[in-house]
Amino acid sequence: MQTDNFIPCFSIDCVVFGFHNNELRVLLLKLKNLDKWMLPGGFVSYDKDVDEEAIKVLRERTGLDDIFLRQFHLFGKKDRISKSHAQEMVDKKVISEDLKKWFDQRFLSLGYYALVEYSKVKKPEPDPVSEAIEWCPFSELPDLVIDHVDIVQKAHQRLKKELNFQPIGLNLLPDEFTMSELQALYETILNKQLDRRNFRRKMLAFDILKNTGKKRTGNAHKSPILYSFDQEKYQQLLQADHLF
Amino acid sequence: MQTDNFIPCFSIDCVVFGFHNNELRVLLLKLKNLDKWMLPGGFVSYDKDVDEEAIKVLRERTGLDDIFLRQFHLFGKKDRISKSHAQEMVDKKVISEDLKKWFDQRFLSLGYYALVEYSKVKKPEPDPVSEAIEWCPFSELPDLVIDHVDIVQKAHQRLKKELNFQPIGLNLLPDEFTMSELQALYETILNKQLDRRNFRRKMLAFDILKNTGKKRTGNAHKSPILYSFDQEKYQQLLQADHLF
DNA sequence: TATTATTGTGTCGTATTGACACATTGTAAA
DNA sequence: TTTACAATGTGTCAATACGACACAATAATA
Repeated sequence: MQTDNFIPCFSIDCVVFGFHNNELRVLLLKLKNLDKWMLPGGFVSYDKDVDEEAIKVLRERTGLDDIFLRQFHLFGKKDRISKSHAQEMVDKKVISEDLKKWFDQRFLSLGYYALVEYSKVKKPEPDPVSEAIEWCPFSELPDLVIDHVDIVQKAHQRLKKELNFQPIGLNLLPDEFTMSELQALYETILNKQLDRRNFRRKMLAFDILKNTGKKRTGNAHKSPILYSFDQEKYQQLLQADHLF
Repeated sequence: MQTDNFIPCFSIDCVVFGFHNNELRVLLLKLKNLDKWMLPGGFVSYDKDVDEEAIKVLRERTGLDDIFLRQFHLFGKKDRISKSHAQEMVDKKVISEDLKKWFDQRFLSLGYYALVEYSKVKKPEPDPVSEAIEWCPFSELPDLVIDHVDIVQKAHQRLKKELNFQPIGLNLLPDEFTMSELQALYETILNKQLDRRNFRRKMLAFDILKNTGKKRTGNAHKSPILYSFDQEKYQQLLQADHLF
């Protein structure tokens, strides 16, 4: 890693949300030789936009390019990284000795959250630092380094909040999905049961769903309608500030 | 300025909103020897939290301590500062020669916005860099350095958005105010006319206003009731995420 | 063919919201 | 002293949105 081209004391961490088996999941890296996990992240080159670098991290980790990605908070507490952290990374050979100085800095970390379609993410390649990359259930996160738990929690809070004003799902669901699947997504993110019939009414009122005319068969019981998002109207709704 | 204790490449900019004469205003610094203005801001010491430093900036500029202050965006475009900016500052003797190196860096700037009560801000002291500090009308901003216009605009956008979910006014209005004044504040921020009677109903429904029993006299026409905020209920409303 | 769980659809009462009208009041003009 | 005026306090009405709830349709399974 060529650290001298990076802006010092500054890092990016991405909370990548996916949805699978009615479960909200977060993309996490398992550190080598250590029973800890971390968020995919990186540093910012002097000659790159910060947002650009975040997109790059996502592309490298998910293979996806056109991703829903938002900054949500700068984590800037002075003691967010314990003094022993870099030393431990060196001791356990997670990073090489010559990188210790770089990792021993104080870091401000800009948190991004991303919404991606679980199935479209190519099985990501581990990198020199991590031995594995996995979708971990949001509800039972493993042990995370530094303040990454806080970052994930704050990302989730923000996502919950945004959910009220923005349609969400386009980036988390496959191209075609049932109303129940969409509802399950909302229920999972909000961690709250919603009334099936009222939910349907509300979603249809948004006028962002297209009935594909198809149905999902094979699932036993009545075959549900498959919907897709009307991209154009979806984007319009994202723009609009239909409030007050 | 002792720059070697600062985190490099990183700055803070604060958009301080005030409300006066039915007008939204922003606190701006006039640069010495240059017909440009800038946002009050600063740098972050290695041994301070970022948020702490933002609070410090506000305290120094407004004399206020317990301020409504929120991070809202990190401005991280690689070319946000023109290459000639630092040189110009030196040439015009805004900063001394030895600071040129510091100001010649690439900077990421974390934007904060603050809501303060216009009248409570002590007439702020200019500093070595600025020759004046003024409340400028948001609607007719002067020429600002770097991307500070963007920062102000984005802060305003965020404020507008937050206005829909959070009561605002406690920090922008004097302790006692009329319903019309509160409405004028909302109309100014939202840049939109609101129905007087519906606005009143909505505000009273929030149950955060206390009728002080007093009236404002002398203003010609019927004397309006003076309200104050019920701090406790106000804070409760700020916490609650009464959505979906 | 009957069962069953899931899905599509609708109703009903209530709360919220937008549009609008009228009576009240305090100062300034007559 | 009276009157005019303009802003304020209060209320109505219809349209809409929302929460709680019931029933019919359907497709695999038994």
